[in-house]
Amino acid sequence: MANNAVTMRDVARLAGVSVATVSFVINGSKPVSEETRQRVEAAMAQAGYRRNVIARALASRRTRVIGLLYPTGERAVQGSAFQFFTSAAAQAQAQGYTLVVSPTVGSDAELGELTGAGLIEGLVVMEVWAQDPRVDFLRSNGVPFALVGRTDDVSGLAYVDIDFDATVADALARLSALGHRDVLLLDTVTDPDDHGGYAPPLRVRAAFERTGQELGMRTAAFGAARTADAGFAAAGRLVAQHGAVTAVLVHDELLAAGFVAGLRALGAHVPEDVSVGLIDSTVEIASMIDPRLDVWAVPGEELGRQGVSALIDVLERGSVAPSAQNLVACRHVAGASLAAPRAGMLSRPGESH
Amino acid sequence: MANNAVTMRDVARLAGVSVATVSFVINGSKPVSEETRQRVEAAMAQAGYRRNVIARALASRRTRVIGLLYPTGERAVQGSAFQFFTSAAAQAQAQGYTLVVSPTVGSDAELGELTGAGLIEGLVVMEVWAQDPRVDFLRSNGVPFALVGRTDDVSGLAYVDIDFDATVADALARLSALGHRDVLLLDTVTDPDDHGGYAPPLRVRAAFERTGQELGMRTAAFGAARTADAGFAAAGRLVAQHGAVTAVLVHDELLAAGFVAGLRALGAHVPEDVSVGLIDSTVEIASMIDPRLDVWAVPGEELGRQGVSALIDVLERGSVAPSAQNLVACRHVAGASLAAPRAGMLSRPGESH
DNA sequence: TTGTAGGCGTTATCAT
DNA sequence: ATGATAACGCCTACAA
Repeated sequence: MANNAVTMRDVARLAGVSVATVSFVINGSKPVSEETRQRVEAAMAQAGYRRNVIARALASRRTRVIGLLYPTGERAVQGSAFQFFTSAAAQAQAQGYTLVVSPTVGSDAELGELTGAGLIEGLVVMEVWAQDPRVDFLRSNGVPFALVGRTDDVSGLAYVDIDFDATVADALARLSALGHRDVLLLDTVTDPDDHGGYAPPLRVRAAFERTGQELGMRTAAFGAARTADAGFAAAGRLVAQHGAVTAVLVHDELLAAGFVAGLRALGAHVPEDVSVGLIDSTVEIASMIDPRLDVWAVPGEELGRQGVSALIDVLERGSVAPSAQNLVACRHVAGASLAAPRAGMLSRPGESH
Repeated sequence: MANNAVTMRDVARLAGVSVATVSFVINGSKPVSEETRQRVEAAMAQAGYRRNVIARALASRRTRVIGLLYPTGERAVQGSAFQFFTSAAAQAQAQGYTLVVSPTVGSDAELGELTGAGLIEGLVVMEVWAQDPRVDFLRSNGVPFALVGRTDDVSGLAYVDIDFDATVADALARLSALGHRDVLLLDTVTDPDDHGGYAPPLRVRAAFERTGQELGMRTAAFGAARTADAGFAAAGRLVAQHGAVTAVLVHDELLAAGFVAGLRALGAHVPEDVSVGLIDSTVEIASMIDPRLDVWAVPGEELGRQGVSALIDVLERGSVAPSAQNLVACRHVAGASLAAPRAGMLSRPGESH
């Protein structure tokens, strides 16, 4: 099976037909009489024929290969990356495509290299920035693509993204229902005015502030580095500067872990003294934190699947379908980190318990 | 740049030479006079020529595409998966190859499908079992491959794997140096007699027992499900059944997180009452646990890089190089979870502190 | 050193 | 309904 290539010619000869006919039955591209079809299929089976995708690609000018473009090192833990890759590859396979992965910094030169080689028909782009140069490049070079995530200007683009608005709204609604009025967002936004950066933190923060207001909550947000240590330190700042806060939403797994540890070190209990929720992560990660955090889990499989199929839509219809813009909310998975507030406990950490 | 294919013919015409000459300068396959080379290169640059990898593959019978084969859902968190994929893809790219990913259950039919299509020249196989049917299939079908991990019988195989012996030896040596004599391994081995299963837990356990003996330690091991809850429960069992144990090595991140939480719930402190080490995981994951665990970190990048280059070696030399069998030890990264033992504390959890 | 020409295995057009 | 037969874009003996 390594290099003993059985070709269409062999099959044709064996079935006593022409290669064209064999091609017709394989692709269903032309009607073939039932009888010859059977002969051809028998011959294929007998000879162990496998169609050569390279030759097919060359002749048909369709490689049926798509690329998954992701920048390296954007996120630290990436608990959902594995399932994302898996579902994307599986979806591609299910639709007759092959998925190649390319980690890249995304320079124009690199992208040109990748798309110019003729292997890849289109790209699924991950880790999208609010203003993303890769999108500009692909667009102006006529390379088909779909985003997992989205830029600020999404007109005419195919994408799937997390529905941050719905996710944050659900989180805040739950907190509100529990009686929380003072909530804080701990995220990784370093410069709130950099509107061109990595989009998710920006969208979450915006949604947090807007929805918080709508629900009549007092909101505050602060950004920190994406490390457990920073989360630990944030707990101290919380107690010092936001003593009235009774619930905290964290938009990063390392921050969340460190934050909970920091609270513990301060003698504050979760969820009795402070409720803590983890946004945009995974159930497994949430289960690693003590107490197990309530989490709004990334719909990783869904994103992978939909990103790929959106791209294939573009490829096969030649244009972006109106339905090619989808948002999927994170799904809440209960943990043990949310409870009704006991106002003021934080300001007297020594006395609680 | 999308479909305006500039071909070698165009370049040849522009440079006033034949297509063969153009091919020669591109591939260096034949000597070309300095002068014509310059003309050709100028023409290529001017025309914006990019060689078509599909046509090249068809004509040369070398696609320069390799596959990364991994079964779905084997491991829960896979903190190292991302960097692994990244380094594998980067290495492939650096050597002029493209990496396609295929999640698969690994049935013979699926593998035949994958390797028979003519796209993929060889495979890097991950998540290898001690006795792995995929290896048998690939071997008997003459498909070039390299393992990340290894089977029991590795004769004639190209592989990179974690050096579990060295890793465990280092861990136990450190514990021994701290004064620990009673150590326990908490892992995911469910059936110690199933020697054909997922290899790493089996190898670690074997190394643990052997090296422990050599160091004159009393060792015990028990397996649990790969969840934080199981880890939590394990802490209870530890106290009940292994009161003399002063140090625990955990070979799973979820188990480790739950285990530490379980200890805390029992009033046992890490590392004062019990030292805890995490084997075969990542620094980021270790940093999520409170206290931050000492970890023996998977050399994920190294494995990805070496796995790919081992495969490419096989592809380009036509045989497995003698140097194609490599073991890489996990590297210890200090945390705050290892200390000298205070024997017996565990048996009086209520009294400690 | 350079050119000619026959594939590589399919697809797809144009006849029949 | 089937069959010849050019492409597809590049590689590579074989010639010159």
